[in-house]
Amino acid sequence: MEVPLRVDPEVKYGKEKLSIWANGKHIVIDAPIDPYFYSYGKFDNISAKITERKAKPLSDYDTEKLFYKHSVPTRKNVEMYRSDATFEDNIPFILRVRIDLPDFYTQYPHTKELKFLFFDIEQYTKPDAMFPTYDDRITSISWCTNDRKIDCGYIGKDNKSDKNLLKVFVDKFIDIDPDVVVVFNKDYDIPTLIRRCERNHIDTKLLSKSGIKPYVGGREKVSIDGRVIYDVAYSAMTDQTLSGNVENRGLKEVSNYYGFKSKRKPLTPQQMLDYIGTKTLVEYNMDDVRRLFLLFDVYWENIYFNANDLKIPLNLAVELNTTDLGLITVGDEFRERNVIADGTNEQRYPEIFKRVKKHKDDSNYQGALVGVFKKGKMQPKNYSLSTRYKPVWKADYGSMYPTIESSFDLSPDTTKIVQYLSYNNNFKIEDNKDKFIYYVPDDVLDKTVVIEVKKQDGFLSKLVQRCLNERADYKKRYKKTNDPKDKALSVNRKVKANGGIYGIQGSAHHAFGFAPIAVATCGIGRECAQLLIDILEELYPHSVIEVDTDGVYFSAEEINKKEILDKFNKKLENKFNKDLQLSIDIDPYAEGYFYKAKNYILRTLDGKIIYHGAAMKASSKNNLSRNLIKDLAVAKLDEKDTAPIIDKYLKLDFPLEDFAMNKRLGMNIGSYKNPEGSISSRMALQAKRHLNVKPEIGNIYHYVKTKFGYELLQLANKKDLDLSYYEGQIRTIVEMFDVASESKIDDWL
DNA sequence: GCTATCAGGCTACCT
DNA sequence: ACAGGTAGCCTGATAGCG
Repeated sequence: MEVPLRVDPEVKYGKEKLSIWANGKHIVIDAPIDPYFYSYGKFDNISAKITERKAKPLSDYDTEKLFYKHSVPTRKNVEMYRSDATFEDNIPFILRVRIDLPDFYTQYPHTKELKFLFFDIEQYTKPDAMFPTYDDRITSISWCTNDRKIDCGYIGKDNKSDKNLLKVFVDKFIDIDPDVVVVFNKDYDIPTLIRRCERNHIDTKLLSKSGIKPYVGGREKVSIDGRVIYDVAYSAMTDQTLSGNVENRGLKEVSNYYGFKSKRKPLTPQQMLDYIGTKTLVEYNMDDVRRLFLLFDVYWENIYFNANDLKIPLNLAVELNTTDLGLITVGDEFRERNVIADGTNEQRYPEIFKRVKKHKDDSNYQGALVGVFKKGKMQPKNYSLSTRYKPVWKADYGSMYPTIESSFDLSPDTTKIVQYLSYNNNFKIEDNKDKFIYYVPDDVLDKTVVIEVKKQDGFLSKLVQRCLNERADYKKRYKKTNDPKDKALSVNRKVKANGGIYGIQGSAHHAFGFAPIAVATCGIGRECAQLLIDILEELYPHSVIEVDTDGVYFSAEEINKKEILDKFNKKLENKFNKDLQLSIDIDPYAEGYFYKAKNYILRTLDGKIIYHGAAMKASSKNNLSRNLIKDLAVAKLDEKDTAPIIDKYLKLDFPLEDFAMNKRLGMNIGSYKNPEGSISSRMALQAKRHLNVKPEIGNIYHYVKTKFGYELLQLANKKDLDLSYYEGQIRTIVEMFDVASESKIDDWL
């Protein structure tokens, strides 16, 4: 590896230091730069080293201005002095070092082979409790290291103490002395391991490389000094290829998706209790470790690649988010071009980001074109037939936003908002000698935004272009090799272009956001989507079914792909008067049933039914609803009678568990505006009161509706169920498969 | 006093 | 603190009705 294993900032004697781990050795050095921020004015009243710097401000790229750089001893100081007059004041220090001195971290490479420890634990849960607590014993631990030979320790059925098991595992842990600890859900496994050790008076200091006790913070942030914790669940959570393909982002679902094969079925929670101390539980536990390293193999290459490619320590690469990716990629360009972001989008574009909003969550500017159409319903009685489309095609743009950004030269050095006109729903382009002027109607701003773009390469658009080219190469390679690692690299570049470069532009508070790009990209994107709709409607009248951002579903018995593409290219050039690299793919589906925007089912050519949207597959639904949707979907697509299915479900003769709905606690319990107004907070409070479960963000509560109101599954009796409520649920779902064709057509065509 | 409707709050999902 | 967009379900307030 060309970078260190981990780097953390720390303050010593009032100065910023960097704690660096590489090749098993630890050093603490003075940070190579002091934390700092910029401003246009001098702050004489604070204790800072002030230097002058001439640079191009983001707000007006063509005019160099004088900035004052205020260097202060610690990160805390930057935070203290942060105000509307300070710039680039919210960049994590570790990344500030990376941006300013791009080769700094590569001076401390971890060159030895990385030692891994994979592990997974199973824990006892009290009957009727929702989750195990730190008071519950660990029943089984499986682990392995680089050789992938799985070891397992477990306790007997009647053994109430996990002390010996923990001792054995901690000894193994110390013996393996891993650089990288690999788990699925680090916020569960690691705190549980540590807390259980504490309960058993086993010293956890030795788990860290330095002898510093592992840290389990208030917000369950975990850290083991000298080691990197790689949480595969984080990769699974952010994995775009999974969306629409798995029911949840759990270990089982995701590993199954990536081809995990096992003779054993996963155990139910009840079985996991019944099988304590048996081979069955041990095998299950070991299977989870096999799943773990299968997924590790899917994601690791990309992380390792990122660490070296972006020149960041491994501990940053394992939890790299879009914000940080944007800071690095865009920050590199800013450094090379001598650009300073003189304020955030919110400060520079108050017209967009500080508007008086009707609702708290209103968006800042208009986004994608989204909607459903209904075509040619001349026989309104023929609903079930007329809402079936066979075959169904999806025409979609590849990487639409990044391609727009690159093809239209959208970049801070080329693009600026010159005027806000009163709203006129007519996208217009003026071609002036050395620039294009785009009139972008924005129905959120209720203005037409006039955006000028110079006819020249922009530095950010060129960067996006590089990412797209690399992506195309990896994609081509993947098609040849079918190696998931090539696919991962291709996705890596897509993510970089999408979120890391385009995504941050519309952010109100990101240090390097640049709103004109975001407004222009979305505006042009809407035009592109509409263009595609128009072409399809022209060639195949009344064929368009649904549009979402960059994809259009349409139906036609036979299509002529070449004709579509030719027309597309011609119209595209005509409209934008420019050589563009926008391209479309057209993929077939056997059939589909469309309910509402973003909500539909598709049958692929090989017969698999794919469910889209919250109405079709929300995790909050109960088994009853989920099964009914599946049964009705199959019946609908097969043109079978649905009456027997409906009758069966209306009897409501199912076990209590099948009635349980799920809701996730999304915020801290104190943040709820009205604690009674949300099922999540109500269930969290019930669980706290009756089951002694601490309310934590991310907890999922299973609840049912009884005649007394909403109750946790664990506290409810089947005889108390509010059956009319569930009958209502069933009727709603039945209508979903019948009423779709009655929905009104949007009047766009 | 009852019911229908709406707005606000929140979660889940799509691109 | 990457973005916007659609949809569903809950509660409480309010309008409309008799």
